[in-house]
Amino acid sequence: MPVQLLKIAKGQSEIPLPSHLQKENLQNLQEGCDNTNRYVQGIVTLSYPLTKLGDGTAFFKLVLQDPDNLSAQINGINVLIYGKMAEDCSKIIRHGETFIAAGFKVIKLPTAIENGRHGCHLEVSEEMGSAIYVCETEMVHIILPFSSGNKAYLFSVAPKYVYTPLNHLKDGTIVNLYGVVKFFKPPYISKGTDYCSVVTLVDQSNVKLTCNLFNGNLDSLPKIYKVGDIVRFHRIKIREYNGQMQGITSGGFASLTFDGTIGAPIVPRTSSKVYTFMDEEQKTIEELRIWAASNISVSGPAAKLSGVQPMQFFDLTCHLVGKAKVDGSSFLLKVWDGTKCPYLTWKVPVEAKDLEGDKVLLRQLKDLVVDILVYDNHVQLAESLEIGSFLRIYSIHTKQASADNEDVSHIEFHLHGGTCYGRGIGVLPESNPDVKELKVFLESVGLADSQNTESMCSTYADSTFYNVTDLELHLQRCQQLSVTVLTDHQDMSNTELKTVRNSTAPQQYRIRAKLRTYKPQKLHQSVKLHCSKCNSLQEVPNRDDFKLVLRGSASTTSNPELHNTSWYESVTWTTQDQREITIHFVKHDEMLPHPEDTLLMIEGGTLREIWKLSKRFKCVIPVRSTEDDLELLDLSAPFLLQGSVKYYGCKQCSTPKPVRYLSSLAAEQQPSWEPTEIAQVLGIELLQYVFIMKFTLVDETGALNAYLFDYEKFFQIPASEILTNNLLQERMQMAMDTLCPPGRKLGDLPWLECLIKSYNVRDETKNQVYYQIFDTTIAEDVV
DNA sequence: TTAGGATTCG
Repeated sequence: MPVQLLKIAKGQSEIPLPSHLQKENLQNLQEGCDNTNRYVQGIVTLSYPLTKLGDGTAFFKLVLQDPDNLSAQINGINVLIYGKMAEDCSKIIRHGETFIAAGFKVIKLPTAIENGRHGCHLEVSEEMGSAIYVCETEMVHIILPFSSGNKAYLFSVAPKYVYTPLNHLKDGTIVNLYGVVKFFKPPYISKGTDYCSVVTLVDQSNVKLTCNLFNGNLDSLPKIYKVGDIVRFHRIKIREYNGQMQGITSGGFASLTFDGTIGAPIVPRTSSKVYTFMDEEQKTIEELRIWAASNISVSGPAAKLSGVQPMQFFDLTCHLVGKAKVDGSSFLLKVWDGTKCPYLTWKVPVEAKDLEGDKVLLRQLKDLVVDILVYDNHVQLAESLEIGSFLRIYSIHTKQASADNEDVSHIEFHLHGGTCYGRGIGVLPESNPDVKELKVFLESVGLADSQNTESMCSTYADSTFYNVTDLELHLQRCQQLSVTVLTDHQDMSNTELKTVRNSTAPQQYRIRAKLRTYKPQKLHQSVKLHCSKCNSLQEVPNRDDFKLVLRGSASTTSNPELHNTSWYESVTWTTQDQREITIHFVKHDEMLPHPEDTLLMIEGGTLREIWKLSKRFKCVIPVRSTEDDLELLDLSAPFLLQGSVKYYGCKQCSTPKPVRYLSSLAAEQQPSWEPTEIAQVLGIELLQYVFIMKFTLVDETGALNAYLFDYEKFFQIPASEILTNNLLQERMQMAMDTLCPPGRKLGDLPWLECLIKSYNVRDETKNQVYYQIFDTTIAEDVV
């Protein structure tokens, strides 16, 4: 038997192998040697799902780590297993187990060593006479890198942890548990001797548990960065408080925190050097992620400085550029997030000698950094922050005010005292995805940041190319809209409106006119759905129409025979109100892609559930079961949701096909899940969102009505997104207010440059000429 | 011990 499972008893050190086999060190492997009677041994630290190669051969890949060479630079080697061996191995291999391969082939990799991986990989198959031995261990302890930088892996037998669901907690017990973070206060200095963090968890039982966590060491508290993170607590004490269960740290408390995003790497955040982590736990996290995706709202009050409004509370991810002592009860943080706040921001006066941070940088970013005044209990923590670090400041309050000597009001940023609503400051590591994104942004505006203050000082002090004006201009270009009006035909000369009206159609003109008025005044009424096949226009269905269709299909139960096919994976559960929901996740290469790339089909969901899923996943298609396939719902409902956009099909021109036709797209190398492509394979004639408006244009010679028929080009706002996006609605309103400022006299209205074309519309009795705006876009510095 | 979620003095 080519794959053998060996059990190692406690204390047994030798692995019983055939005596002719000689051990080869993982570090000494070389291409071209005869390895028929040699074996390598290592610990499985990673394995990939079993797949099939193009010719149908089964293929299984894992990463082996050498436990004996703890300080080795080269750590992992890939082992590629083919054929039946691949199938057998995939069934029994678990992370942390000892893996032995005899009779392997060494292949040198074409590229240099990366990620600390080995310069070779191993190939193993029955055909080449290989043998595999797998030694089962019950539990793995992983020891994280020590301060010396060496990695150590220690294996021993340990008791299995039991995790208690949140609805089974009992007063006076000490338990282990998993949960999704529903609310948290980042660690702050308590009134006692410790740091404190308050964390509210929830799990699939829908029961909440608020935990009060204390530790004198900041690092020992969970590293939670946002709602939706997943935590694992060990040895937390449960008590009853005010009739509810409450968690509190007890001796030996330990925690792991994971990103709650489906598909994100499962890398625990912890300060503890030793922790246990098994495959089953990976599964627990994946399940919690999927559950949380439709049950937890993570849309926090995050904002960029460019998007802040007066009188709001928001979370800011930012770079600490300077800090200063103000007085005993307040402290100043000067931060930047790469964008410019559109309001005049306040500057807190401080003594120059009290201001810490790179002076050159502070001067360069003078009009971009914002002053955040933190109070009371936050002062001590703020004082300890390192310049150059990345922060998330939770629940900053923006206040509009004006000083006595100022004509215009400014905006102030306060982090008030107390910890209500999770108010506080957290330091983010460089590995945090939001920090990575921020760094990319800072770099894009010419600020390669550095954690190292000294190198930052020298970089900026020596820099000559880079000054305030350059940066401001760059930011203006980045953040403001451009200034053009015509997108084509700039060589045409202007025609007066009187001449346009007196000419025969069809023709094209360039005009210079003022917008006296427009319809509809309620801008959302300008959005319609257009079928380019039958040229019909219709109103956008409302949510009640959708609800009705969903309710109609709720009576259809999911057909289990249609679950878990070759191209999708299905999950079913029952909701608290006894509804059954089934989600079919479309796979790619046998795996579930990241949620932002995942198309899913849902049976039995409510409007709210579908809406939540569409925020998280690339595409959501509501379906119902028939006897032999999944099918789309009635076309009064959207057949596809992407983000906040609902896509509809034309009832007249569509011939819906069964959902299995989607599998052709799923099989593509990189499915793009474009609505047009999805519509095409499903036999749907896609309706397009379009703005339809009537502009009354005037110049010195006369007036005319011109229609705007615009998908996206004129406002630079997709018509498809306007109905669900308040910011875009505001932007459109601002644009219209600039084109046609309310309450302004005709003489004070701005000029518009437009291209219009005339066309004839005939009915039985008369011929009428209409005008349509084309190849024109809004001047972008208007918003 | 501390906090026990539930904004805003400055």
